[in-house]
Amino acid sequence: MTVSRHISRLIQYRQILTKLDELGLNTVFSYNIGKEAGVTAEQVRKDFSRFGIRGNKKGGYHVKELLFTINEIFRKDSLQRVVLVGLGHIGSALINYRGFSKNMIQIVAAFDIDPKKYKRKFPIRTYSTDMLERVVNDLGIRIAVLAVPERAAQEAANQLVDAGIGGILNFTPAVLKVPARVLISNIRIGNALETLIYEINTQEA
Amino acid sequence: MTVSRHISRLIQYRQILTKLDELGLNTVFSYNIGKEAGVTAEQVRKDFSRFGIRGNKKGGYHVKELLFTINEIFRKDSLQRVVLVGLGHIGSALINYRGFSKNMIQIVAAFDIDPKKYKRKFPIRTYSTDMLERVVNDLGIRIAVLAVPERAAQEAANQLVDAGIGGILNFTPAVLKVPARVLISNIRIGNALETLIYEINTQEA
DNA sequence: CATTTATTGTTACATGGATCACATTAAAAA
DNA sequence: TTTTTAATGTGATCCATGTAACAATAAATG
Repeated sequence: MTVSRHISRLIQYRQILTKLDELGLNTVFSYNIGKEAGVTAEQVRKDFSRFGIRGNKKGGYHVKELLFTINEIFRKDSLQRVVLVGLGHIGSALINYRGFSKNMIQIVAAFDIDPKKYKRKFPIRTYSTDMLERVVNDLGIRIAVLAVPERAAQEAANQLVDAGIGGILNFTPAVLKVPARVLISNIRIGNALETLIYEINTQEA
Repeated sequence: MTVSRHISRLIQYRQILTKLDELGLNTVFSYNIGKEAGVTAEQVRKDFSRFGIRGNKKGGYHVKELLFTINEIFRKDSLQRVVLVGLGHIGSALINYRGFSKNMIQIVAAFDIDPKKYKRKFPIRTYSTDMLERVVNDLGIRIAVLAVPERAAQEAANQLVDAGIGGILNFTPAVLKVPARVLISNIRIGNALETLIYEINTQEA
């Protein structure tokens, strides 16, 4: 279940290309993109090559063409709808996260077990977690963002699995046990900060 | 600047061991830890081996001893103090993030350029970003969490670098340009979700 | 038109991390 | 005491990813 780095980079290239396009650039070289993305030019070309993207000898790549192709790879035509489970601090913050809406990703419903939370005013529909399976099914949602307290994580994941979810973006420190068909992507904030602290301390020691 | 996976795993093992300790377990086998962490038993043993941690043939590892050793590796005696830059949705959420306090990490000051934000009531001291260099220096802080809007990210990073910071946990999509001595750890929420969506879509296609 | 140049595209190579296989050994059993 | 067993510890192997080298070639230059 190892995460494919080149996909993540391609998404980053798209983001960079969008900016270049807005700036009015017509063409771009692999080393321009590499510089922006913090990778080598060879890496950029190799990533493109893997997806059959071809440039022009001596002329680089057409920004608009490139964007079009990458967007096709990611099917950027259609809005991707996701649900959010957990309306604590992180969950509430994610509702307003710009990075989602900018990329055709929309949180269409959110859930919490606590009425005080899901009855608060939010810009999207919120429900009791009891409704999870029902709503996810009705809306045909395939992706969930999980931001509940650690102790509630596995139970919530189970409910999502039962509702037929395809993947979970997991903000909890829990290691979720799910069937192999369900993909998990972990964002371990605490772990990332601790790793960073360790590396700084040992580098300076 | 590649992130060391084994450090991140060791931190996870510590978290697991803490729980086992609280449950009153005295000894544990590599495959118990592996199961909890979602890795193989061999991986666990190799990670331990790399740090000189030895177990007992047929008896596994002593939980308390193991915890003590790992905590020593991470110098868990001392509180790690960090600053936060950016009091938007994500930043405000991080102030209350349990995963930090549980692990002896404390956000001791936060900054925002907008008076409406840094004058709001928070459980920690908040300042105008103008004060960043001054406060970071006075408090001797080595680590920053960056959660400003993307367009403000590089400028904030520059200020942190000037203030002598050692590492930045970057929640923005920006690719920060910093001197080699400064470590960056990126948490790309949007990218992670898009990668996940792509993988789900192609898996099902 | 011939030559040079700048850039792409790809093959070959290196590196690191994970998996596998198994030697080692302490405890348990006989 | 000897044998068996259940675990650790690690050398060998595999695999993925990144780096480097370079061949191909279109454009620019003379």
